[in-house]
Amino acid sequence: MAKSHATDPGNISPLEAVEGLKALAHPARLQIMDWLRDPHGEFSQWEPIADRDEVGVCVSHLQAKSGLAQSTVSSYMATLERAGLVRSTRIGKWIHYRRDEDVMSQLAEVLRGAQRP
Amino acid sequence: MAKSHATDPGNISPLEAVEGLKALAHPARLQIMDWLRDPHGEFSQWEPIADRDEVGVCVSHLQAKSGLAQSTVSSYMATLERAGLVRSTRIGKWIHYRRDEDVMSQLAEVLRGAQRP
DNA sequence: CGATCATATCGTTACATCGCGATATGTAAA
DNA sequence: TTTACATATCGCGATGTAACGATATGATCG
Repeated sequence: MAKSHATDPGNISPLEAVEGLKALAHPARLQIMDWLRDPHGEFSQWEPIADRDEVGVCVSHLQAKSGLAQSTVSSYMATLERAGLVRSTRIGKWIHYRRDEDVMSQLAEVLRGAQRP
Repeated sequence: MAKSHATDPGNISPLEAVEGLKALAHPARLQIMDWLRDPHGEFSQWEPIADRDEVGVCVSHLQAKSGLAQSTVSSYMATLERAGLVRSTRIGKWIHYRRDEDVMSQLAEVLRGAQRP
């Protein structure tokens, strides 16, 4: 009787979990997700475009800190967003990405073991 | 960059975390890890070789339940073991695999965000 | 409008993973 | 020792991912 809507707040489906894990199973993407836990602290050397605790960090700054090509960073963030791990907000020309802590917690629960029977 | 003690008991290194996430980022392997959370309940239709709550489940039974080829299951379990997510015990001719709950918890913590300061 | 800047998408080559059958290894029974 | 069985490893073609430069899109500013 438990129908799973894509936006079900309580639980993530096994397939969604796999997509999330694939997105995280990469050194640079995992590191970016770690940086996004504390955007204010991690990106203090770059002038913020907007409140980072609210909207996250723009691609330019992620690129600067990571040293990767712009297209690479953009593609990584698209991967993370498709997996539902981050959300994006455009502010002027800059697109900012922030963690979706809710989804990350659900993923963590899947690993620890709290799936529906 | 991170100083990595391979045998650090408290925390998993970012690179080890990536290996664990890669191993889990696959539908069949994630499902197997889920089954291994409750081997007694999940494999009740097969006669246990040994106490499943202690040593886990043998490859034959994983193969039977998954429907995959023997070589495929063996390779999956090798992947999970290399990543440190399961431990193996040989009993007679049967090799049993069980979850390493400690490592799984550490992985979950990495996702939620509790890395060493 | 045209120029500029931030980001996304495309096209490419290199490399990794998938899943299997075939075969090797290793253990135990006969 | 021979046989049988459980598991591991090998080799393969198919598919997917990595990372980049080039280029397209889309917003802003003059």
